[in-house]
This record gives sequence, structure tokens and C-alpha cells, in this order.
Amino acid sequence: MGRPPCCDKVGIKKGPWTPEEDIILVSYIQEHGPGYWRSVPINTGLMRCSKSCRLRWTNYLRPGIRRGNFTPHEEGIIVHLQSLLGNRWAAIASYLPQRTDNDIKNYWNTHLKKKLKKHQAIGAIFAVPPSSDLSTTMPTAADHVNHHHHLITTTADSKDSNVRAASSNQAEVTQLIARRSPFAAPASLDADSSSSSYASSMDNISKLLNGFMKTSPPQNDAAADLKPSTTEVNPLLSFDHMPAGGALPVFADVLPTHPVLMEHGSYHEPKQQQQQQAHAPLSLIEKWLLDEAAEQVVGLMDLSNDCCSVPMMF
DNA sequence: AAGTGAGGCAACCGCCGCAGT
DNA sequence: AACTGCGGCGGTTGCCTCACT
Repeated sequence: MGRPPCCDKVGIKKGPWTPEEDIILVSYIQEHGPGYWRSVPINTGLMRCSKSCRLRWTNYLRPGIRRGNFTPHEEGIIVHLQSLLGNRWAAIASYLPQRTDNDIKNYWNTHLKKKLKKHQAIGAIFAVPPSSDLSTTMPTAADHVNHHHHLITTTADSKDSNVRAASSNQAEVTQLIARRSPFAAPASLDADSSSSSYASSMDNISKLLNGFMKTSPPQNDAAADLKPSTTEVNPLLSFDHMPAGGALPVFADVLPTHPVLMEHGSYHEPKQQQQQQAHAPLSLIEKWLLDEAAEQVVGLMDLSNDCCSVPMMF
């Protein structure tokens, strides 16, 4: 038979977490750092499974995560990585360190799948014949190669310069992704629709965490002597570095700093990752950017009316 | 105003891989 | 080599909210 549950089901509380439980959990992690989840319910008195504690922390309470309000840029990344990696949400999330795998998974299941379906249906009806002359509306492959070379060069720059360049490049990148994304919606609409719904439900936790983040030691210190969590936040990606309006920073900032699936299919630990960034091989994102240029040659992309084809394979 | 259905999200479940013994 | 415990991951579910009638 299968292994018994990690927690005794008797006396284990289930269901939504209360603010009181959140405070207890956050306080404990503030003191001890994330990890050793087995001991968390024991030491805190929380009537919760250790897994539940870990999930609550990683998906909800962890500082630095963004919730809702997915930008077209992020949508593009998610859709493309999903086509590359499949439903490996943790790997996809490693490219969007401010997003949790659960959030991405939910967003995919509730939003993106529908959008793709819709656009595929439209694409089937209005498919552009291969012979159509799109050259006047589509960027050339060379344009994209140059564009991507610029972005990748930016990736290799120093972190400081990345931050400085963020405001200019971010708009550029977002525009690029938005153009190639079949569901690029007006950013203002996306932002308005989802942020408000989150804000109301997150008020209590936000207040709680505001106090926590002010008093907590730096993430690295807190977790330095503990087993690293794969979803820890890169300090560079904290909200301090976020451009106004919540848009994503440049690709350099979303490149993974944590265990991540590289193109050969193996995972790299954070330290290895950091070392590799000095002489960074092509990451999936970078490969994607280059591949996309190749895709242009084949004419898979439709950038002319944003509706007639889906660049992903399913 | 009340009922109903759909959509969205938080959280649970169960499997897997890895490390330790 | 086999077993055990733990954390991580992806699939799924159940509840809540909101729009519509």
C-alpha cells in the first residue's frame, strides 16, 4: 500500500488559513527561517500539516511575491515556456521568481488555456495563407535577431546596469512580448481587473507582512544555514527594483537564480547558477529569443493583427 | 432581492526524487 | 541494497465571489 500521510490526519486542521495562523507562521519563519517544515507545526502549535505550512509560506506569505495582474510580458513567457517545458510549473516559475508555481498554474488553467483555445479557433478560421505578403507589417528576422541580441547583451551586463536599464528596456521587452503574444490585451485593462480583486482579499496579510518585512533580516541571512527553498526570492527582484506600475524588469532580472531547468534538462543549484552567470550559457529564455527569430523565417508568427495564429505548438 | 451558474483561487492529495540510515 | 522520512511538484478539488437572470 502507499505510504501513510505525512501528517496524522487526526486533529489536523484543513481549509483556509486564518490571519492568526498566518501571524504565527510568519513569526516562526522570521525567527528560524524557512525550512525544516516538519518541525514547524510542532514548534508553533499550529494544527497544520507541515506541507500545508510550507505551501502557505511559499504560495502566499513569502515576501516578494507578486499576485495577480499578470502582464502580457509574463503571459508571453509563460505560454512559451509551457510550450517548451510542458506543465513543469516549478521550472516555469523559476523564470518568474516573483510568481509562484501555483499562481502560474492557476493562471494557465483559468486564463491562458482559454485564450489559446480562442485564438486557435480564430486562427483556424482566419489563417493567413503562407503566400501572404506580411513583410510590410512583420519585423524581419534580422530585426528580431538584432533586437534579441540587444536583450541578451543586456542580460550579460552587470546587475547595476540592469537596474538602470530596466525602465527603458522593460518597455521594449514588454512591447516585444506583447506583440508576439496572441492575447496581448491593453495593460491597463489587465491591471485594473485583477489587482483590485486581490487587494481586497490581501489587506490583512499585507499589513501583517509589512511589519514582517521591515523587521526581518535579509532573506539570505535568515535562510543561510538552512536548506535552500527553491522558491526563495532573489533580492534583486524585490519590489524595490520593480518599475512603477508593477511591470516586470528586463529579462536579466527574470533569469533564474535558483534551481532551474536548463536546456539540457538538468537542474542547477543556485550557487552553480551564480557561477554560470559569469559565463552564462544560453538559457531557455535566451534560446527562445534566438529561436523566435528563426520562427519568423518560417512565418509562424502573425504580428499584423494579433489574432490569426498562435505561435505555440500544442 | 433572491437564486443560479460560472469563474477564479487557495489549498489538499498523492506521487516522486533525494538524502540519510 | 533496502528502507524511511522529508521536501517538492503537478493534478485536482472545493469554496468563495461575482455577474447575470
